[in-house]
Amino acid sequence: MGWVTELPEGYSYDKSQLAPRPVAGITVLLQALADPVRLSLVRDLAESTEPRPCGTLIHSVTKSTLSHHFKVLREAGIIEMRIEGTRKLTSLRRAELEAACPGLLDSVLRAPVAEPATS
Amino acid sequence: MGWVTELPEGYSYDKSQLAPRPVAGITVLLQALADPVRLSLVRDLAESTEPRPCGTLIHSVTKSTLSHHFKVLREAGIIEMRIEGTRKLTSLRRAELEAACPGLLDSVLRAPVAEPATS
DNA sequence: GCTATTGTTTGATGTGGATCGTACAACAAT
DNA sequence: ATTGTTGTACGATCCACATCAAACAATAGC
Repeated sequence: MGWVTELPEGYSYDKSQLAPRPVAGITVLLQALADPVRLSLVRDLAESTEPRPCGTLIHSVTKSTLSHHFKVLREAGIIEMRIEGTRKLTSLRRAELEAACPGLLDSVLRAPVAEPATS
Repeated sequence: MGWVTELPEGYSYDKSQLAPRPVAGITVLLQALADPVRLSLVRDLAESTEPRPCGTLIHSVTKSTLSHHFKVLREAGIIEMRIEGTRKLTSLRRAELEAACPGLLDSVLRAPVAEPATS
């Protein structure tokens, strides 16, 4: 085979990550959105109607960190992913979010990006 | 005097805490609301039209912890306090919040309280 | 087969924050 | 003044999490 036969004892992909989770409760939702990197990801996803591969979304953090943030957003039910070849296309779950917490995503997206000077 | 004359070298109240801060940026706002204790405080404040003294709001944490949470909410511009005798009356800054981030508070308050089963 | 690409997992590290106990501040009332 | 009440500041502890590097997974293409 092309890849390692001997697994390092408990190392494997979590295949259940592709099944979209139900949208989490309000606390988990807010926690997921309260990180600047994740909020930036959500903003970028909201701007384009088509799903986008993970790598095209941000460049300020390592890809492993990025993967971590995607996992948090997935488990909160905010995004979902679809495999396409070696890529995974990410998209916002706008309808489900709106059903679970009406107005939240819109108000967050409408808010100005930069902090209004902490002076 | 009734209290200690010798201050422990750099111990004093932060009197600027009473001047209401401008409402913070979206990230700070979300971080402030993303804690279950603080969210509970905000919900309680939203239910009563009159400002309420701190001690009447929650009993699941120590008063020092409670004071910490109030500080976070104050610095985010979410609440303001007014002295009344030995008490401090706390109130939500609904109008300022609505101006800074329209719809956010409403959507958060409308969301169901309990998490929908993390099964 | 090999190599490249894309994302995930693990482990390690550092930092922020939630919590508490204790001491203090500020005021009220006796 | 002393005592009681209400909230704040400080110090310590503990835990969650954001970050990274390195190894791996899974597919595509040569």
